[in-house]
Amino acid sequence: MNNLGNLQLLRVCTQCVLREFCKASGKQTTIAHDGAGIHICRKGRSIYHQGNAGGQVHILREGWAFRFTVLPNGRRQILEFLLPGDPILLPLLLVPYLPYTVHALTETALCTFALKDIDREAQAAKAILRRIEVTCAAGLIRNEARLAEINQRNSQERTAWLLLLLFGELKKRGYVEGNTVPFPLSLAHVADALGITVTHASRTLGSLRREGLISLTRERLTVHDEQTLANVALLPTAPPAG
Amino acid sequence: MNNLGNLQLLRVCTQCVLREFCKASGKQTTIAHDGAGIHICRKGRSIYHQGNAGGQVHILREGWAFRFTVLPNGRRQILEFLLPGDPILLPLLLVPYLPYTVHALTETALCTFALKDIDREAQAAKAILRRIEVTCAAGLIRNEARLAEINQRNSQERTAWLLLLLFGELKKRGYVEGNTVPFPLSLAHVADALGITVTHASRTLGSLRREGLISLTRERLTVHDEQTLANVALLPTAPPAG
DNA sequence: CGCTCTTTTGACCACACTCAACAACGGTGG
DNA sequence: CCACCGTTGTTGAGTGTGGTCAAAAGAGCG
Repeated sequence: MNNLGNLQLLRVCTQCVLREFCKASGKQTTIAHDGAGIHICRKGRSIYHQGNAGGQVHILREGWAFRFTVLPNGRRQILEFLLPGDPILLPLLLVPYLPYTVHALTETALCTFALKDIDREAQAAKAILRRIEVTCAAGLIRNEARLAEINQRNSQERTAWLLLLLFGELKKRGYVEGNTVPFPLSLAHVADALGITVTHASRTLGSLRREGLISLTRERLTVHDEQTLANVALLPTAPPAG
Repeated sequence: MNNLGNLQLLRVCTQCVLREFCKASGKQTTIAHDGAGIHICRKGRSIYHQGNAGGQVHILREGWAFRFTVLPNGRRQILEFLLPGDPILLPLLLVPYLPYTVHALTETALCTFALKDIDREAQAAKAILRRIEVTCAAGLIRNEARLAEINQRNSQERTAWLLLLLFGELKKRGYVEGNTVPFPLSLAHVADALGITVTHASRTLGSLRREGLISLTRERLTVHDEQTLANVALLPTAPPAG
């Protein structure tokens, strides 16, 4: 599992959407959550199953997770990868069950909050609940835009786009060392997130490697040329002169 | 424009998420909204532009609209078609601006509500605001699932899927006569919603026609064999015996 | 009665899928 | 310590779905 420095842990907690409901919230300036509402979830285990009446929401503290649906034709569509600091199942505060399943991609640490606790305390803290709903809506809107973008790109563009997306998110969260970030995804994860086959994902990544844009070894992604990769991904970063 | 019977108009209004904020809400049992907050929007006109700080939300009363983004490569991705009764821009109650544009697809009638009116009155009606937020979240979650499904289907499956989706929604809303519903989409709309080209959309629809599953003339869609069409669309309706 | 926009159809091509074999890696047990 | 096995990743050959380009017919409109 990835080991966070104290600094990152602290930042995750002080910026957490659910911070007011944290059992250790009195000690927010120190990292004092140990044991209080924290659960460890092993790699590959299910955090939530599609359609269940879930009783709790989480904040992903350490490790990676992802949410996905399985379509009638048996193919898995990964909707989103979840990184440290991300809320998990937040929409359960608004609707009774969700149409996707969440799995741990690596071993994860989860800060867990019972829905009923939040509901009870939220009576006295409408403003906080509102802020949580805003976060929830913003996340859904953002992700809708992401899924839409995939549809209009070929596999090379999709792959570059995914790598840059994750690279950027990890950078924001302080996980970048040089140009390298942790990268626990298998080819199957990449393929199912992009809607291509494992075989083709391998080819596409191979091509990006051969062009010198990235290095991708087990567990580690290095982006050598972020600008060119952004061009390949058809991202509007630094608009190319027409 | 499509002409609703009194019954449908009434139903739309009594079930409206924003009904309490309607200026004519005192007369809810009759259709008495004429002029009060209702705007007509001509075919092709913009209802909201991506990124703007919109000051109002709407309920689509009559006609069709759609929301979309234009990607850096110039292609348009239609995110959702909006039918009579659908809220438009509801997430503006939670976030300041949205990453998509909304256009009228036919001439439309919109019930328009100023955000500031809702904000003011909502102070005294938290429960109502909550209900609206729930509707908003449910819509986003549903649409995320829809977009994800598209990714994993071929063009034939996608097309059948879109036709059935719209057919079902229109049926729910009482627009079906026999097996026929109004259908104002051009090939370009279908193509941009499904992420295929206009040329190929034409071929795919032609193939569905030739197989006798649908008739599609300008403005009118008839579904002759809903069950077979559902099979083509890979929908889990009436699970085929293994 | 032209003009434009939409739809259809054809020919050609390439991107991505299928099927298959094989290499690399890690874990397990003899 | 090595042989064995399952998982994951890589590569190749052949195929087909869907894109591109182009032309022409049809529909709407001034």
